This record gives sequence, structure tokens and C-alpha cells, in this order.
Amino acid sequence: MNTFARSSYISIKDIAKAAGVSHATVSRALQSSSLVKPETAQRIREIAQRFGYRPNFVGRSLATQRTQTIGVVVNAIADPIVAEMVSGVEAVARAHDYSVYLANCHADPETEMRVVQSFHERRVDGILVAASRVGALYEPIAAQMRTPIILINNQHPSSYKYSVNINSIPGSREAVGHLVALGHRDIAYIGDRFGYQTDLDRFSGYRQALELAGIAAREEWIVHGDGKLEGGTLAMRKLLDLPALPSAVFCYNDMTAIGALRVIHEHSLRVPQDISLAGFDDLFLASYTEPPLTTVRQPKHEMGRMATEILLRILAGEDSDARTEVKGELIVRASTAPPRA
Amino acid sequence: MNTFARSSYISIKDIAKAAGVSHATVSRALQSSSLVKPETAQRIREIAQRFGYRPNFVGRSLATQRTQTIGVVVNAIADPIVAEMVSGVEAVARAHDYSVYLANCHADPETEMRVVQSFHERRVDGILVAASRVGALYEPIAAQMRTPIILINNQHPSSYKYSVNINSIPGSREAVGHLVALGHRDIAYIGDRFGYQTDLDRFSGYRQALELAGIAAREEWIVHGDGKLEGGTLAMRKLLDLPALPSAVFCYNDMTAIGALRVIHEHSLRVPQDISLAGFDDLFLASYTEPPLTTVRQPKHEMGRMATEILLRILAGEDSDARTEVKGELIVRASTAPPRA
DNA sequence: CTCGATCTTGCAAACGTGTTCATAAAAAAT
DNA sequence: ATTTTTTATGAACACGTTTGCAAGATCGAG
Repeated sequence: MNTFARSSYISIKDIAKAAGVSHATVSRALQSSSLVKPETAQRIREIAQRFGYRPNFVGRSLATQRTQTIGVVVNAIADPIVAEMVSGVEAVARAHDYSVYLANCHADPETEMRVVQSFHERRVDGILVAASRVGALYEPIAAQMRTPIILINNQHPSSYKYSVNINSIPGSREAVGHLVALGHRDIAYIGDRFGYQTDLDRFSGYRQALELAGIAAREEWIVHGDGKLEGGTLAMRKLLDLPALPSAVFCYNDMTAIGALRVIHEHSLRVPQDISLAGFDDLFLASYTEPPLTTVRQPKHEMGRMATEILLRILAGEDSDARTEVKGELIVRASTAPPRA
Repeated sequence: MNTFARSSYISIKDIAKAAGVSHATVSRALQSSSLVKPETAQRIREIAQRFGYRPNFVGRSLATQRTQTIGVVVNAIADPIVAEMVSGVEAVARAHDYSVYLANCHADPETEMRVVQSFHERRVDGILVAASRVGALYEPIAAQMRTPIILINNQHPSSYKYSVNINSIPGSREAVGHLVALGHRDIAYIGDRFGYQTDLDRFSGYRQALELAGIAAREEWIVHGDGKLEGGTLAMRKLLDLPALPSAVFCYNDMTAIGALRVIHEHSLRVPQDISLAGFDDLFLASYTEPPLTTVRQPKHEMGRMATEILLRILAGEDSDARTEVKGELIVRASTAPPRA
């Protein structure tokens, strides 16, 4: 046995006894209710201070039916995009005296729902799910649990009542449009076969930009990675093995682009002289690759903040639908240039 | 008002009424206590199932004085090392049915302690602090709170009872030794002026390796960044402005090294032909820089896991001191080579 | 001095669960 | 058939807080 065995903490009753009042009065005094005489309140607060009293949130939660806690479920904590989002969530949560539970679901829908259930059992006030694979299927569940669920970048092909999504279409259209404007006509796309809705959208933007320029898409220039660096390398290898090389490559995300960049260098080709390269997300890293990467900035931190603010608003009793959409901003760096003549 | 207004959930009492037993029996049935007749238990479980009953952890926590929750406080959620550690923590926590609170303290000791307090008020069963600026000062606090605190990479110059630290000295000594073995004698160090204990240790290892080789350290080749990429660039510029250039640079961490790498390239120098470069941490990125970075691997995920396991052991009643130390492993990649003749 | 109005306070119930203790019922032993 | 033992159950309290209600205290006006 060690020294951390639970034994009685000092509670509101202890200081009630010490102050010679009822514990109800102590409770009121500590929340500076106007129902208690100022001097008594002061005296009680001093005693509480002296005793080192700290309120017990568990008891309070049981009484108030509120835990001041929100649960966040993500696919992979260590993913830089996710980490940024969570950082945004945590910032506004703490600013409003909420704590945040963090849990991983490894992109598995069943685990995702199990985690949501576990959050519910802990009676979180609200739940945030990033890159949900469950999407609008939550609507009945949230209603039954009486717990609001907000989705960030819903990956299920459904429109959910409360969500913050990045609309990838204009961003990728703009990125590919930028390549077209530079004079490229042979533009490849490296997608993410696990990217679900997001991959579809980015591919959509790619196609729209080509159509707008009257360029026919070429089947063999559409390949897929896994959204991670490795996948980018494999996909880029496939492209470089082709008889006809594209002069530019638009990638599902920065990680994919970084993988592609590496393979391009391995083949002694130069970016952007031989091949232009663009990504999506604007990871911290993107500005530090060789050359710095042209990409579409996804406001990760911001999106975490927005989702949390929506949640807090719902918890405050407002009931506006909140299908918020953000757009990416094209950031032109050194990895894109006109094609060789 | 929206649909998420709190109103009564179904509780153990509801299904007690439905089953025609007391709520005590239901409680027992649901934790499969041997005190209740198997058939009754079965019947109760079925009714609970049908009612969609989910236990309320708040009530349970109040009764058991346990929340099955651990709090994690970190300096910056989005820091890749931190994210990896948290990922390790979450994995073992969830495997043992613990939930984890995550909070940021932005490397500010006061915020750090405030967060610890807030975790205590929520009656977490234990607390993990990564890169604490408070260190052993927690000993009395943890005792008073009756809540175990485990430190990961304690940054306070004090030895704390429960901690998992990386001992940077052998790792950096090995890294610099590797440079020496390659034939380098002019080796610079780029430190982290906010690195506290860790910076001291890595510098120590550097000096020991030099001493071992009978090389005198040169004041002007010891510069400091901020542990981040930007700091690395500034520090490297300072080195490159010197009349006498080092032939190798050992960096406080990979981020610093990546910054340095960038500046070296800007000056049209090559790594490793002109300058060898080594880092510390083995970030995911380190193997994807140009050239891949020689570095010392810090087992981030592992350290998160270990700390959590220690915590769980303490919570199970064991009371062994646990000053665990891990070592880094030198990973030789392409950024180090013999100096030019 | 009395009466109503206004403060201040305590009592008790509530929140949802776990747990101890006593007792009833059933089973086993005599 | 009676006593002892075992098993199953419920009543009651505990956990720490909030809160509606009522009672008591205080005060000012008449």
C-alpha cells in the first residue's frame, strides 16, 4: 500500500462544522451567492482557505447534472493536423472552464462509437469528433443521449446538423488552377484511398480546374497513396514509371507531397524545374521542405476553436443549425513554376 | 432552448422498478456480483439492455471515490514529441478503461500548477506531467492532494520520486562520439536556451565526448537556438559567419537540426560533404529530410506508455519508487560522413 | 410595540451509484 | 422435524454538492 490510498478529503461539511454553520450555507458562500450575509461569507471563505478546501467536481456534477467536460475523439493523436485541431479545442475549452477528454479511435467506426458511448457514460456535456466515419448516423444517437455532438471534417457522405468542415473543392480547384495558369497542361493527382469524402472533394476540385481550362483528365495520371508520406512515395514512383510524365502533380495533402518530393529527388529530377508540386493542408513543415511547398492552407487550429464555440453555444441553449464551412487559402511557394518549354 | 436540455436519464432505479427488485440488486447484477442469483441477474441485465441503460460514471465515481481518469498536462499539444507521448499514454489508459484529460500549460509553471489543481478538483486518479517546470516541488502537493503525480522528462533540476526521463547524456555522447570516430575534430553544438535540464544534459554528453577524444571545446562553436526550427536557422547562421567553420554540428534536437540544414543549403554547402549534421529525438521527419538525418532516437510513445503503467501500478497499491530512465539510441543516417581532407 | 417586509440561515431532498448490515428464504445437516 | 448453514434480497446510509422551501432573525414603518 502506498500513500495515495483514498481516504476522506476535507469536504464542505468539515468547514461547515468549523464555521458553525450548515453545509448549505458554505456551499452558497463559496459560490458568492447573494443569499448569504457578506460577513459570514467572508468568514467561511477564510476558513475554507485555511483548511485548503477544494471543491469536489464529482459531487457538484452529480448535483448540477453538468460535468464541464467535453470529449474529443480523433483518428490519431500524433497526426499533426489533428494535434493542431485539438490544440484549438483545448484553448477555448479551458478559457470557458471546460476540461477535455481525448481519445483515439484509429479511424475505426466501431471504436469511434464505443468511445462516444464511453464519453456519454461519463456524462460529458458535449462531444467533438474529428474526421468521423459515422457522420449523420449520430443524429438519433445524440438525441437519445441528450448530448450534442459536433463533427469536424465529417468523413461520412452525409450532411450533419452540427459540423465544421473544410470545403476542399474551391481550394484544390484554385491550386490546380494556379498550375494551369503557370502553363501546365499535364497535371497528375495523387489521392488518398483512405480519404473518403475529403479525397472525393479534392479530386473534384482538380477535375473542375481541368475542365475549366478545357483539359481532358488522363486516367493514368490519377493515382492514390494513403495520405501519409509512404503512400506519396509509392504513388509518385508509379507516376515516374509511366511513359509520359506529367509536368505537375497535385497531391491530396502535404504528407503525400513530401513523399512525392522525395521520390522526385531520388530520380534526379528537380522541383519545380522538371516537375511542379502542390499539396494541401499547409503543415508546419510545408514551408521548410526543399523547395518550400505550394499548398492550400487548412485552418486547423481555427477549426478546432470554431467547433468548440459552436458546442458551447449549444450548451448555452441556442439552437441554430451550424453547418459551418471554411475554405482553404492557396499559399504559393517555390515548388511550383512554369513548365519547361 | 434546444433539444439537449438536461432532463432525467434512466437510472438504476428505473430498471429496479421495472424488474421488481431493489436498486441494490440491480447494482449488484450489473457488476456481476456473486451475491445475486444468476437468473435474476440475467433478467435484470436483459431489462437494462432493453431500456438502453448506461451506467452513470459520475454517480459511480462519487460512490467509489475513483474516477477512472488520469490527467495529462503538456507544454504544447501540437509539438510532435508531445503528441507521440500522449498517444502512448492514451493507448494504455484506454486499455485499462481509464479516460484521459488533456491540458496545455504553454511551458508556464504557474499555469502548470493551476491545471494540476483543476485536475485535482475533478478528482482524477492520477496526473502525468510532461516536461514539468515544477519537478520535485510536487512532492508535498501530491501528498496533500493524495493524488500520484508522474513526471515525464522533468525539466526542473530536481529528482522526483516518480518519473520517466530520458538520460540524454549517453545518447549525445554517443552521437558526438560517432562524429569523432568519423574523423571530425571541429564539432559545434547548437543548444536550446529554453531547454533547461535537457539542454544541460545534451551539452554534457557533447563535452564528455570531446574530452574523451582529447579535443578542447571552442567557445564560439557553442551557440543556442530555441529548440524550434527558426532557432536552428538563426544559430546556424551565426556559426556560418564565423571565420573558422566547424566540420560537424551536433544539434539539441531534430527541429534545430532541420533549421540548420536549411541554412547550410542556403549557403550552397552540402551535407554531409561539407558539414556533417546530427540531431536528437528522431522525429518522424528526420528520416525524410534531404539527406536523412543522423539522430538519437527518443522513445516517445514508449515513455508515455511507461509513465502510465507506473501510474496504474501505484493506483493498484504498489509503492516502489520509480525513477525510470530510458536511453536514446543512435540512428546513423546520411547526414554524417568523414570530413573533407 | 406590532406587523409586515426583507435578509439570512438551516433542513431536507435530490443527483446515481456502491456497500454494509440485517433478515428472509432456501438448502443442508442433524 | 428441527436446527444450522448458505444464499438472496432489501433497507439504509454513504459519497459531496446544489437548491427549493420554510423558519427564524432583523429591520423599518406605523
